[in-house]
Amino acid sequence: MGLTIYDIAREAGVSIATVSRVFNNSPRVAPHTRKRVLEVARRLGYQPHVSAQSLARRQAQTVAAIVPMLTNYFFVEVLRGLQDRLAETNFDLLVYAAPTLSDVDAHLERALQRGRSAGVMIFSTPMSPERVERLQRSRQPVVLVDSFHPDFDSVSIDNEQGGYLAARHLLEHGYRRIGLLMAHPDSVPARERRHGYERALREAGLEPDPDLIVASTDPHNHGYTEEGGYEAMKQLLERTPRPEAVFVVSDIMALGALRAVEEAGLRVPDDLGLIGFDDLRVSRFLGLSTLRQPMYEMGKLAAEKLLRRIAELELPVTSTVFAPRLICRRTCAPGARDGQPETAALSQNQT
Amino acid sequence: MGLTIYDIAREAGVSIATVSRVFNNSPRVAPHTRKRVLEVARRLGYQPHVSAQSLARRQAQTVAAIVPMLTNYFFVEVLRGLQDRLAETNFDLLVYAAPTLSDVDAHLERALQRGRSAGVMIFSTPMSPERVERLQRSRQPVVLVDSFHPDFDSVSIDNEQGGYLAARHLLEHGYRRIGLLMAHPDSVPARERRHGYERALREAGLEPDPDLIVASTDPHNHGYTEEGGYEAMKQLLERTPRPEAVFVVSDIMALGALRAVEEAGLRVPDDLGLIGFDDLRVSRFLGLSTLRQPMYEMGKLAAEKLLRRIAELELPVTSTVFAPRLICRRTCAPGARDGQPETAALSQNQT
DNA sequence: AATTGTAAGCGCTTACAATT
DNA sequence: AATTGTAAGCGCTTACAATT
Repeated sequence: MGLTIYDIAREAGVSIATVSRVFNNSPRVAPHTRKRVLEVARRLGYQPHVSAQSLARRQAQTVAAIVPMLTNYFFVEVLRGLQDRLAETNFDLLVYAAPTLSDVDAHLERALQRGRSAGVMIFSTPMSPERVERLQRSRQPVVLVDSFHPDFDSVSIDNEQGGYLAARHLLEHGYRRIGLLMAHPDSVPARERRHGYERALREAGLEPDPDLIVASTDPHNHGYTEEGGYEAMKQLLERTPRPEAVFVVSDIMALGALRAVEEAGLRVPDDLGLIGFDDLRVSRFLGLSTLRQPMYEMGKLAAEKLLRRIAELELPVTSTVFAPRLICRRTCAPGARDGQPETAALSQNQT
Repeated sequence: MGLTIYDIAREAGVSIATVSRVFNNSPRVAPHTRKRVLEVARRLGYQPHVSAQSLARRQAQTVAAIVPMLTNYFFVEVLRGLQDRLAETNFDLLVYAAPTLSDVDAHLERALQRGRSAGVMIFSTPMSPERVERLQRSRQPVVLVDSFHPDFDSVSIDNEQGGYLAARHLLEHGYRRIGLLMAHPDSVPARERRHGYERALREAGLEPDPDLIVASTDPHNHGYTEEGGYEAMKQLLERTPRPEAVFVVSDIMALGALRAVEEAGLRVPDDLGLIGFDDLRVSRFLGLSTLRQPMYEMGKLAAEKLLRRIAELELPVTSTVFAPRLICRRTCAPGARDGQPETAALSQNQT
């Protein structure tokens, strides 16, 4: 209760400046003084008051993460990465979990309030000119994750390359007529993935067929939903001739797509090859081939970059691009099985 | 930069006390004064400084949530509930995401530091005497979620009743020889669920058979893992005669259990009925029958209770128990199918 | 040179006094 | 009575001065 630096100073027979120096690991304290102060502090159970420190240091002892909860798995993995890096510091983590992208701005306003945090990390959020302006006006350290803008540090994934790897993987398995399930056409990552897909097809001498590209029309989460994938796949399966394989731009959509395939009485991968993007936890369980984003590492690096910029605001801007990794399971190898035990799932006998 | 209450006061021709009153919605300000101050503040882009407010008000403008990330889904749902309630207040959320239960104490120390937060919520953490003592010494508002102690407000789920409902559901489908897959025997929720299971059996005139109860031996997460469920189910399937149905105390374990059933060449629910506990997102997809915890509501109520106690520390302690809800899918109705479209999954033809 | 102390300042809130 | 202002205080950090 209310134990302050004055109580410790009095009890230890020193000034409050000395107590402060001890707790800030200043070298300008004699060893025996330091020892005495720490002893008294421990005996009385003293802890520095964080709000007072924040005010006096002109720096909050927190950093903020604004994370749209677009997919649970992404969210949790990223958080793990952040947490692990921050645990090594004195910064604690303010989390602004935005249910959808349109909630981001309200949370941003709070996160940017003066004295709230020493810096902010913004995840998977398109950088509109208004947001950029707001961030710059705040004069705060900012790191973007899963998005890009030349004026801010960023950590992202090579979506174009991911789309390329996905399509090429299907091509290598002998599929030729390869469809694409898009999220909302405005989604920047989805568009980049599409470009990679098109590049791979052209490289293989195939012209992308607009008839085999269907976008999710679910208004939620930019179309990244199970329902969106389900509806889009139903449409795609009506094309004649049917596609032999499909690249779905996100695993959550692929779950819905799988259901549509089931209902059409088709078997994966024998009748239709499939590959997703994200590597959700459930993807492993279902044996869904996909491209994994190193989410944990992205979170960790985001924290690292932010800490660096907090320490030194005038650092040059850097952007880091991670390569997605192909995870080959059994939804894209007709007649084959990769044999990984984690790919087993509940047997079904529906048609 | 560094616009303070003094700048606004000067510009508006009032004292800093008046500016402060305006921003604190004090009724003791004349309407025209309020208007002028707000105008000036908006024009200059003034925001109150949160750290300074925290110090002067003797109350941090944050609340802390200590959440072991035992299962992603639980974690994310709870967070949604917290966030939704807190968005209506001026408190922001500090998240301490503990990868395992043993990380909780380190995070607790930080969350309880003076001036850090106005109160803490602790999730799914057994209340050892040491933790209780530490919390009481902090003199901070505390709410427990998914655990219980008579000295603190709490929000939890009726695990005994859940276990009872699970077993009774299996009994009603005609299963008699019903096994139980336990987590680590020390896990309080798992023990309560077991008691419910035993009560249901006895009520049906059956004596629980210790031979049909197998615990997960995975040292991680108190046994609540896919691997733990897999190993335990393998053992259980070796019993003769084999159980006709199994209640698994958590869905994450049920995933592993399903794999073991698959590998044994058995079909669910025809050869073996199964019911879990939690209702993870993947459970819906796999058609796993289970008991759902109202996680979102628990998060929301936890925030509510904490806010109330922050406002009034000497309130009487309350504990709220939520009833789990039976979610009947297709893993426990032999020969039957519940026909919900969301139960579809990837077809498999392994044995 | 090494160590310690004094005092101002961080940006608010609010009790109390003063004014209308 | 309604409105406003003065000044102390929240608990630290740190420049600068003082001491050994």
